[in-house]
Amino acid sequence: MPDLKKYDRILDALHQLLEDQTLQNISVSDIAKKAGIGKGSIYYYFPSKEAILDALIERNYEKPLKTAKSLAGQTEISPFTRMAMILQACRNSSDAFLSQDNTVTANAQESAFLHQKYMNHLIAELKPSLTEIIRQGIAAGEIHFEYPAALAEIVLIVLAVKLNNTFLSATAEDSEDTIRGLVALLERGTGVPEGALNYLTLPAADS
Amino acid sequence: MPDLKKYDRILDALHQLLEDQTLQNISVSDIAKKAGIGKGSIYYYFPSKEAILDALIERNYEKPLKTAKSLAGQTEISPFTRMAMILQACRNSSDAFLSQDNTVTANAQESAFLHQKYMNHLIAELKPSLTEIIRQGIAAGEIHFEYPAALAEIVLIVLAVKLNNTFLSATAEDSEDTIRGLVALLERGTGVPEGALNYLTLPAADS
DNA sequence: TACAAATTCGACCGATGGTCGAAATGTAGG
DNA sequence: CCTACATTTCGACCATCGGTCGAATTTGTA
Repeated sequence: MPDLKKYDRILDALHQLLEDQTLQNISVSDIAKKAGIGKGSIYYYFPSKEAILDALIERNYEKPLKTAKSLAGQTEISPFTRMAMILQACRNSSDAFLSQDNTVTANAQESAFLHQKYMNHLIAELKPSLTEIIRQGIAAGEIHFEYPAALAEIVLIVLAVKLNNTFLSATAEDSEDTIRGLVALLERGTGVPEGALNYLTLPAADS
Repeated sequence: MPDLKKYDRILDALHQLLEDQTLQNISVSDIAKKAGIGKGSIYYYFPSKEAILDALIERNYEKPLKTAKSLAGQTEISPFTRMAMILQACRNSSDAFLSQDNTVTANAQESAFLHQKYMNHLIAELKPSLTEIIRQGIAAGEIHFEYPAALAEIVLIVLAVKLNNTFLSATAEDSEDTIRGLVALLERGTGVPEGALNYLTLPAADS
């Protein structure tokens, strides 16, 4: 990794440190040391410590977000498949980013803040695409529901919250139960054929 | 207010300070000064600054939480009415606690953290009661759905997220649209008579 | 080579969360 | 009332942090 621009080295350093520490326990000097640069240089690229986190989040979402947006236009694929792809992308990226060990220590409290930002960004960016896809499903007569935007938001909110075990602490079974409930509610509430949303209940995805 | 125990004076001080400042901008010394005690004494009652916030949140939720829990046992009241009461209590208490001016300054970032904690606590504590109520509704044949716990959680998550304008930034109309969508989804997905959940769409409640 | 712009750096600053031990206060019993 | 002990109070103090700054170095360029 010799030629990476400093900017990205800083992001990498934070990402790495975040894997076993709370943001509050990571000092700017730590980041600088890990990135192999002076502390002052950090502030040449970022206005504040928080800005580094923001940039990291944005960088991590760049790819799934682009996928999602391009998906909205691919009308030849079935709406369900496209929804599945968006949600899996979201799930994968959040898994990769938030893979902290999270023993039941006190740090869970603070890392919640990180998750929250993550989630906020994700929902805001993904909602338009998902809404559009749902709208197309409605137009095609495959989904029966008159609030496409609301439906997109509900799905995203519940998924985003439940996909983070740190947001609400819950067992895996409990989380799955909620997702199953959401699927059942969706199927019955929107006239979608039973089983069409099953991909949501799958625990994980291959790459 | 001469006889308040120090513990509560500290909580009061933080609550007061929180009305026009970010948590990060409030120093422990500030809290001590506002409470009229020495800084060292703070750490006699609380192990850390964050612990003060936790205690404050818990104290603020004490009342609505008790209401909710006692409601679960009142089987003579209709499940819908009880659900309405729980959700209104939740809505009111969050309004009261989070009534910051929230000009679009940078503090929004940090106050999000507070909201998140609030929400986390609320959902975790309210879910059992709401689940029980829904379960009773199912037993009574008024609700048709086989995942009572999941349903409770979905409703609480969406409401908690959407009731905070700071969590996801959204216009009031947008929020209402989502709630309306949730209601429609609920009604269709659970066989509840149309209109039975209308109280959810009401913008505010009297006291 | 000369010179300016961009970049790097760590000493430095003010302020913070938290510690500590000495003082103050309470509370017994003799 | 005094002594002995535990509880409570306090602010000076400490380590550390996020962020600034200007001097030093590198890079671009003509």
